[in-house]
Amino acid sequence: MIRLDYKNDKPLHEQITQGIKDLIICGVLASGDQLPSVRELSVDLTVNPNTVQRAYKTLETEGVIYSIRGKGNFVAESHQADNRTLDKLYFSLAEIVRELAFYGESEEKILKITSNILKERNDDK
Amino acid sequence: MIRLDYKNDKPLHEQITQGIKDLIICGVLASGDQLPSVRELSVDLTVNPNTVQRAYKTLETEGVIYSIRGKGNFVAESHQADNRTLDKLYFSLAEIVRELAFYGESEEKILKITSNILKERNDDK
Amino acid sequence: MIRLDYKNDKPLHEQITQGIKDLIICGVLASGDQLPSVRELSVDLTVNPNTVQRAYKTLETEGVIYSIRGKGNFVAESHQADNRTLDKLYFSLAEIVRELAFYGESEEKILKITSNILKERNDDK
Amino acid sequence: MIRLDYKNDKPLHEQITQGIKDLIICGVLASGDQLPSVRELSVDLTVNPNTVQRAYKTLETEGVIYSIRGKGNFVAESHQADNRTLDKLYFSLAEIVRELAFYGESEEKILKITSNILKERNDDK
DNA sequence: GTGGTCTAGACCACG
DNA sequence: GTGGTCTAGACCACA
Repeated sequence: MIRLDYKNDKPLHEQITQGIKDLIICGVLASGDQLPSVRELSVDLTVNPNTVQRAYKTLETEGVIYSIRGKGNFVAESHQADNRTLDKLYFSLAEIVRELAFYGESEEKILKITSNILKERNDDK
Repeated sequence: MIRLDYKNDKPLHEQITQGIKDLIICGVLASGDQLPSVRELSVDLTVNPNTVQRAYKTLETEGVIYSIRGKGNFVAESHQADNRTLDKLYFSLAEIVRELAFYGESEEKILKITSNILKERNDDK
Repeated sequence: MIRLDYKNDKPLHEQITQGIKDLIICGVLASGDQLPSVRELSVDLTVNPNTVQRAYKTLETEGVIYSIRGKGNFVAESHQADNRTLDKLYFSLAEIVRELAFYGESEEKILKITSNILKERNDDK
Repeated sequence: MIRLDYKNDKPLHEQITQGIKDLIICGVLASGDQLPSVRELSVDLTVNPNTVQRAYKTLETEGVIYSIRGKGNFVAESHQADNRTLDKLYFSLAEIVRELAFYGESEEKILKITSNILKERNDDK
């Protein structure tokens, strides 16, 4: 389900982190579901177990999943971001929006596309 | 004019690249204007000349500026992004917006903040 | 009586160990009382018997309970910690309190919360 | 300055994380100060660089330090904990206090020692 | 079987 | 020289 792009400059563990989040967003993984084991996923993605481990650890500290020793990793019930995480996200948003504006994209278009992104999410539900 | 945030995890050369773009957006730098020399700017920003050099090179390959040997660097006439660049930007936008939605941020809030980001840009002009 | 939190990063056997201690503190289990058998408790908690066994063994080596072959496990007369154990606990206490102070928590607040923790214990009695 | 206890069940990277925090608390490391480099410290502690790296990363995500690629790691200005971190600390506090109470330590004594720990901190200032 | 820690050593990006 | 990523492989604790 998760596609890794080795050409991408984004670190593999971040791609995995994002991939898991996407799966949760899409509803493929629901609250309480067990994630594939570290070793299993590492084989699937032909990646070192440490890399998957790190991605899982990040998700755990973010409160997205929780892990039980000897059992596995599971999707958490609620996903509440602390303020720091949200701040970072909004900062990134600002950067990208400014960049788009730089290339002449109109406010109208940007807002509409943003709105569409959110609507697609609702359609999935 | 360009503020560098050393604590930021973003590389300095990227911050400079973005800073130049911002100056162009704000109108401080117009088409045909000459940019400060690499040495000059490196002194201004108390940064290694290599770092400024790299930023200029990036801007040149992006078509934002052009350089004339022995003369200096100048702002290009138009800065139109090719479709690939725009696609990437919109893809990044989608990622971040979905992540925000994932953490429960409302469509209203996201759209309003996006709008504000664009408005701030206009205020600078 | 014992609530296990599977999401907790603490091993189940430690949670059980702590749970038994709590029951003794609350007075539910008094000196000389017989503990539920390993099998019984493992069924109650829907946990592997090995896990309960390990908890009991820990409690026995700590002197909190004693076991009689063929009879069962019983609460010991007194549970006095040796100095080492107390030292360790107070050391851990110091670590956490300093960390709280590091993050700007006031002495007032820390003391009040500590006091409350102890009061809750009394309420249980 | 940092002492690692290999016999301790606490992971090395946590001991390092705690050690750095202690140095900041004691005032050995002040805001803005540069930390020893990953490689340097790893040699000092005769530990793998990855282990130090991990400790530094943890401190960074906690907002205690910030790192600049190619420059080094530096102590952050303010150390504000997010709620999740504080919650964990207070939870740990409760566990230890209850354990102390279990071994018959009086509320008076516990509160007094807690108070002393905080007072020692002030004396250092 | 599961997650978690650690080492050794390589490679890249940054300044 | 700095931090950051990744691999390969080992070992331990837990259930």
